Amino acid sequence: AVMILRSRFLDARRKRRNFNKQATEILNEYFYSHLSNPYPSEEAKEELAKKCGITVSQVSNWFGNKRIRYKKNIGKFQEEANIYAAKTAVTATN
Amino acid sequence: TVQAASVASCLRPSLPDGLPWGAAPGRTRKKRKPYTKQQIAELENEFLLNEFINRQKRKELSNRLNLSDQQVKIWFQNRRMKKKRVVLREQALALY
DNA sequence: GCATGATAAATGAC
DNA sequence: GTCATTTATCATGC
Repeated sequence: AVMILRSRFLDARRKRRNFNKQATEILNEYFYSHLSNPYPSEEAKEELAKKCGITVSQVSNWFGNKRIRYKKNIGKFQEEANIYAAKTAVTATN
Repeated sequence: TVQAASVASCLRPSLPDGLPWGAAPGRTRKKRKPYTKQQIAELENEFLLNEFINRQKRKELSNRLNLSDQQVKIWFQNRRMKKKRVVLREQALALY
């Protein structure tokens, strides 16, 4: 009984919170600007984690989910891809 | 101009060329199949006794739970990784 | 009702 | 063996 409660406490799915908008912006910018190889190195993960205010594991989870869900339905992310592609294009010209 | 071309390429996100970074896995991947609570219960019980299982006990367990011995082997590997995650999380939580 | 983050099976690099 | 992944599933947010 105690073990069950303990395991449920340690299961982070039961206290999941969405990331704030700024963190999602940063992650998406990196993803779509590295669409040909969206696999950040350990150092890049640490930097992203610091800038987003989340853990490295959460960064890995986000990219894992993003890669599979993007690949599985590219059309659904078309609009999103256009937005961040234009955003990176603007920053490149500035 | 070169810059305009660069911008234009950036504005073209959905490419037919852009990605085989998730391409052919060669062989077909086995679909993930969640284990039953009873299977997990027995596996957890054995994990408490020893985190590294013998071939002998692995044969017994796999036969009794209707799992392949490789599935049992993989389960123990993943279980050790899970324990490491939990320990690191508890440490991080204990700091505050 | 799906979107999203985390976890559970399964694979492969090393 | 570890460990970063892929994939399906789970639990939650809204």
